[in-house]
Amino acid sequence: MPIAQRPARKKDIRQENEKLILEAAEKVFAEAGFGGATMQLIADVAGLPKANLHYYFPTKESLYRQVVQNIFQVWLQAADIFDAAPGPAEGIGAYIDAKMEISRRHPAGSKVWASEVMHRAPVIQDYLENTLKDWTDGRMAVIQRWIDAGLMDPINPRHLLYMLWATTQHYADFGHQIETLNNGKPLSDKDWAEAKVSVKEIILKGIGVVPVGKNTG
Amino acid sequence: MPIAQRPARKKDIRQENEKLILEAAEKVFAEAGFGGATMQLIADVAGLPKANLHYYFPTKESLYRQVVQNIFQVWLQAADIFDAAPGPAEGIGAYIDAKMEISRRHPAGSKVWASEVMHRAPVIQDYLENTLKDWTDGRMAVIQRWIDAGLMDPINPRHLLYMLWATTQHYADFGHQIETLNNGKPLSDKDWAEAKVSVKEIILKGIGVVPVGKNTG
DNA sequence: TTACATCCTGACCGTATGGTCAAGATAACA
DNA sequence: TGTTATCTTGACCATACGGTCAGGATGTAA
Repeated sequence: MPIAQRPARKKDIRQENEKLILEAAEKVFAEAGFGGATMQLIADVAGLPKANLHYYFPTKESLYRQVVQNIFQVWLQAADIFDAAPGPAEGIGAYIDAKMEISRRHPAGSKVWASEVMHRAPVIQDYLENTLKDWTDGRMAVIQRWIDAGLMDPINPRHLLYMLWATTQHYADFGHQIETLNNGKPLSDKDWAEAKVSVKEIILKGIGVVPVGKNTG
Repeated sequence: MPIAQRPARKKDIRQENEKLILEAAEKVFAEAGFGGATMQLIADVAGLPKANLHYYFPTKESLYRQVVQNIFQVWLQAADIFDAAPGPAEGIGAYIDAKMEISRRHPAGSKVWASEVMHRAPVIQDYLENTLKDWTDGRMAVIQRWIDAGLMDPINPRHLLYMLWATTQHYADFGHQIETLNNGKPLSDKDWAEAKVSVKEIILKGIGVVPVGKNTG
């Protein structure tokens, strides 16, 4: 016998169903890729009939587009940390922490993004050319300022950014490989802490920055 | 009018067609993913009728499996450099160079590998569990020996390896993003050289190694 | 030249997929 | 309560895909 419920409001229904669908879609797109994912499987994961998906999202591509856009938003949020910092030790250290946390909490999103870019960004090319380009240029300028102020080594800011992205996202995108090499077990809290520390230590030392709290001598 | 040719030998025919198909498949799988790739498109790229593909490779999955295995071989070759080196400056430096070169010359292969791992390695899980696990353990031991000998900082060897993989493969897997941020142009010889130097400088300094030819003071 | 093995390929098949639709159920609102 | 807007869904459709096959073409070896 079904549990008695008071009727949901239409607004709530829409909001909740869209959320259900988007979460299911992110998971399925991440595990199967755009081509391998099926609307039927997404529907099953969301617990809704397939026709209902098409009521909220007219096409598979429109659903996919929404998933990728949401990921991009999360991704950009981690960027704020960069600007609020007085120097590279805090800024880059906190950025690494934030991106590692995203890799841990939203691995599916990271995989969808990676897959999209690997396939030559068919649906978010404009994001790359505008939003991401602007963000990158801005951050490169910040890093260059730090270099000019003598706060870090004169490395190439662009390739430092690539290294930050690559290293942090690797823990999401290649999570299965990492898990396999960890004897098939997911990384523990301790493993994640160790990963964060390792990445920060190597990169910060590599660019001539002494972690916050230590002395430059 | 077709050019007159002397008839090819059967052995050569098989060898050449398999090569044609495998090259086309690597390209198509990289750009569309396993699910998005079609035998018809692979056939078109290879310049052969679709039925001919099924003559040499009975199923799409068997073709895909062969592609992934070939990539894994190339990937493992770069490993030899590690062992031949007397210390981290030469070993890790040369390994970065080799992997960056692979990213430049075989970007499609790297993408197929990344895609396979992201999808939980449905066809090469045994490679991860055995070949890759053994290789990783062996290399971690080498790094630990270098640490014990005081040739580099006592960092976590596992996470150093992940950083090496992530950073170098990023230039292949996210090549489209990098190209977009490079104003839509592919990286030049100079750009690649700059990338290599940047990666080596930051990582080697980050682990307390002075590049070959410089003095430790 | 003959017999055989290998290679080639257009035509075909069953299935799975993205998407549609019409009819009904449910909430909103007058 | 009656009317309208929104939501739900089983059944259906056209297409595209992986894969098959029969029969012909081509190289091999005696």
